[in-house]
Amino acid sequence: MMTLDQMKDKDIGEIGTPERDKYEFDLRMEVLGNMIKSVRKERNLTQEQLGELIGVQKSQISKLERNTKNVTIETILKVFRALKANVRFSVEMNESEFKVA
Amino acid sequence: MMTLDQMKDKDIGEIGTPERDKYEFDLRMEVLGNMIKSVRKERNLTQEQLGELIGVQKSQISKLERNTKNVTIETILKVFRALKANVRFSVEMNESEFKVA
DNA sequence: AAAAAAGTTGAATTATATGGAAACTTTTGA
DNA sequence: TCAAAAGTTTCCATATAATTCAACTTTTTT
Repeated sequence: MMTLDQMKDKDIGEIGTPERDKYEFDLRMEVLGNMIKSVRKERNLTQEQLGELIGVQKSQISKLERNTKNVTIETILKVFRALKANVRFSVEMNESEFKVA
Repeated sequence: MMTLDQMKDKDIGEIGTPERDKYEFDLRMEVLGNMIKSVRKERNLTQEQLGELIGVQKSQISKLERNTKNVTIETILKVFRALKANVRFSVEMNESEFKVA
């Protein structure tokens, strides 16, 4: 028997290695992209309409959703604000947890 | 009597205006910067030491903490990973809440 | 099955985040 | 009070995120 974590360690690389870090990062970015898409759909907007709200072309929205790239906080907040959704992020170290708005 | 929100609307600008948006953004970035600083101190590290962990100069850490700039997700994750802290962000729209890892 | 709408992709451009080096300022502690 | 350590700032280079435009593909509608 093998746990999922063990499989990831073996197949992708141990935590801390560049390969594994990239994997974890890409994963989160992918989730983030999907998130934009989900909320947009929830709001019944096309990429073009969302683009208009923010002031960018539909192609830009497409790229954010399919996240070909790393993204800045500003962009994330801009998009979700247009979608009337709240982004909250928090940092937790062991016991304590610091909330960031 | 005036609520804090009313004061902000009046003094900084209504929500949605560029001025107010900038204010709200700067605020969150400031909190984020303070967050880095807090966790770093918690770990008893100097900016230089944290820099070494990541592979950047202390000046770079200073910039992140004082948030002279917008930041990419990657940078944020990189820093907090070095600090062995977990960043979690989630998106909430009205009722439902979507978790991003 | 065509036409229209929605979404994707690639190439190119612009804006800006990342980063280093060095000088400078502030804090710490001997 | 002075020296060392820590933190900040400025100037600069480089990398890359943000963005557009136009052509293309996929999905939806009629």
